[in-house]
Amino acid sequence: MDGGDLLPIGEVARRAGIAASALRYYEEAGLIAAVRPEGGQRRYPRSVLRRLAFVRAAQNVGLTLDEIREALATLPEGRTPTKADWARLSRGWHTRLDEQIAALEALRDGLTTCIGCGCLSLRDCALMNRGDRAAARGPGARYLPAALRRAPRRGVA
Amino acid sequence: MDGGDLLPIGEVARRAGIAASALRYYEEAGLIAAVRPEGGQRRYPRSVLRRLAFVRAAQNVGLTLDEIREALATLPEGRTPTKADWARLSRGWHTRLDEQIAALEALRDGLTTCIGCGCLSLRDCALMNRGDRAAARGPGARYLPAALRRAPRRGVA
DNA sequence: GTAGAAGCTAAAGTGAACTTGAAGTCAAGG
DNA sequence: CCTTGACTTCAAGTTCACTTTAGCTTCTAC
Repeated sequence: MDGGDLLPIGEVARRAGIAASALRYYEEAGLIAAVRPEGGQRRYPRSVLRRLAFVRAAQNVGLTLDEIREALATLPEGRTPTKADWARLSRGWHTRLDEQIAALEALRDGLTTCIGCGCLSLRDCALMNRGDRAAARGPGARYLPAALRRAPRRGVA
Repeated sequence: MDGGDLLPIGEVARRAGIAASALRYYEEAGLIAAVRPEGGQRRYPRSVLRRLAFVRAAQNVGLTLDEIREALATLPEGRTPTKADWARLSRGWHTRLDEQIAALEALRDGLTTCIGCGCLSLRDCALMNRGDRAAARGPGARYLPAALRRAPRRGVA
């Protein structure tokens, strides 16, 4: 070997395609951890790359960092996660994606008839009353379509 | 009739299922307009409901308010938009939804093999390298999957 | 042994889509 | 006339997932 496989943050950033600032942010968010040898700079074991891969994939599935953190927390401490561990975590995504796809298909098909008929009526149209966006309380960004955000907690992974 | 069909903001909010504060925000954003008789309070024509229906539907499709505003701007001024006008605006959604669905299906199918094989490797895995999230410049929330955000400008509706 | 690249922290900024709060105005009923 | 509820504006707050900036320190290469 080339003498210890601990990677500096820049290397991880490059390999993972994630900005170093994001990696520090992920650490603060409890998604990843680093060892700090003398000098205080972060060194990551190679396994962080798989962890980051999981994070990235989970984001693509539409999970928030909070949800991802919770999912990662179920990994066994001490030992390096096995293939089976990762598979377990991501098993729920399939279902979630199926739901997302179904929601979009419903939207598309509803659209065809609804727009076709010109109704676009709030009360009657299934398209409008699908994800009741009005009921989403609290401020903040919400541009992820409601149809894709449903059931945020369903045994995450 | 019950004497003039101009609705106060609370009524519109209730009927559309959109908070009054959001309606004021939409006005500021140029999505809707109100008439202001003496007293200065907003009164909306009934047609605003259809306009809001369009806004809501467009949001469900994943458009930003900016894109929606641009789409609405292509409506004819002066006359009330016809069924054909609305249909024209929403024609592009079908394509967009098809694209979104295709992206999610690819994600799901990639997941099946990728998680199945346990690779989850950043470099090799199609799942990871799909929407190059790293390349999305600028700060701000980005939890709408990259695959669903592509091609923001394609002749909106 | 020193230049310069890379890393550090902490705090503030960003963008989208709103909400909330404060302080005042308007409209309808009794 | 007075109360009550709906409405007004304007400014500031909120969430999420980051980035940017400033001012240092550490590591690497020559």
